[in-house]
Amino acid sequence: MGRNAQFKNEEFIDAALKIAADHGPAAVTIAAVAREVGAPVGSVYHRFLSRDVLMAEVWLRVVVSFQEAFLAALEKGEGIEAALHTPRWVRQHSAEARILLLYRREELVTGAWPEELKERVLAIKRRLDGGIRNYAERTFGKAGREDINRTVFALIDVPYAAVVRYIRLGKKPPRSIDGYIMQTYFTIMGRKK
Amino acid sequence: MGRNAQFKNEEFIDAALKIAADHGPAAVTIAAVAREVGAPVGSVYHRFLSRDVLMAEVWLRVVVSFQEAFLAALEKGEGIEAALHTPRWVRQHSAEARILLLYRREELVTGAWPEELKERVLAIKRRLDGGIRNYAERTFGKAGREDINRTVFALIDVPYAAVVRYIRLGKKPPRSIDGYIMQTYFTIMGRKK
DNA sequence: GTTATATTAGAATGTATATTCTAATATGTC
DNA sequence: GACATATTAGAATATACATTCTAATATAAC
Repeated sequence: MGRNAQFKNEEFIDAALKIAADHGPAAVTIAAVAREVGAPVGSVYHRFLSRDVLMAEVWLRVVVSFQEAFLAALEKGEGIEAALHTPRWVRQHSAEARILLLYRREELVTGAWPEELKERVLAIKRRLDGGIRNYAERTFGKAGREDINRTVFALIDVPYAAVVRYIRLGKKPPRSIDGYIMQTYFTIMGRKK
Repeated sequence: MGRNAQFKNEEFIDAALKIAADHGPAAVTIAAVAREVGAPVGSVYHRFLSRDVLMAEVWLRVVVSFQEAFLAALEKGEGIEAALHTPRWVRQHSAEARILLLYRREELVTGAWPEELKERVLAIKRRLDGGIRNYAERTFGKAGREDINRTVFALIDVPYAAVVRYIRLGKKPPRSIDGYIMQTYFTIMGRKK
């Protein structure tokens, strides 16, 4: 009952994502989002409790998009594939990559994390932590603090480092960095498998 | 002639730096800086043309502080020392490190870079680029695009990646990362020297 | 066709801050 | 001591947004 919606929630998230990727999170004003969609300001608030909630949805979408394949590789025990997932995903998802790797959560969601979304964020974090810990155990046997640090470094930090410079320039990371990531992976994690 | 100053320009830069490191660049309002120093708002504008100019000074101070020893090591041909400078500097300069590694220039200086400071920024950038290129030439002979990429990766990107996770947590980077940085350096740059 | 209501529309409001302005206050120079 | 002016003081102004509000509109249910 009631009038049919003219826009979909997704459209607003898309618009916010696009604006954030193109001009930075500060450019994501409610008015700008509404303009991009062609909707009135009120329609944004009809769907999202606040700007923070909207931006949180943007963040969640991006993180999930990245983690999906990363964790899948990890769960199959394919560490190299997981490490190389970063440059590959970045090449395929420029806008999302800019958001995930160029900004911090607090730049998108400026206030406290919206209560309704806290659980989803926590679940995502737990899944990533678990995936990493499992992989470290499989690789090193036990998995003490230092084994986990080493795994995070090789699987996340180094691929990020290799890629972020190009994202800043708005360019696709060149193929050569895949080699650096692999070399570093073997150096840090050892050769086995 | 005229009344003696009650505050020094440096005090305002110090205050802005401290606030940015503790609470993020958005917390650096002119009122907050004035409060921190114990000066009136007008005194800030008496010294700095705008918030952007003040923040630019903060940025310049931090960058110079970091680059000094980094370039010195590089010019002496000590690549490992240069690579390890990042974790060492971070341990000694927590506040500066938070600003340099946690935020981007555009988060500090939100508008166009103040005209009067453009030249200083450019000079700094040139000096860093030159130092890197020189070192790549010394190490690889020629120094094509790819040699420079490789050098940047080993000397800057990887040390940054190793360190930034701890900065986010407000912790000092543990000693173990120095080992990762060195291992990666050798893997990427080769063993010689 | 009437009614209830989901949704569109966009104007009005409130707030936070950068910046500007006007007025006091010291201090070096004469 | 009087003057010129660098500096302090802080109130007033302007702007940019997030958020709220009031009013129209279309459609499903009856």
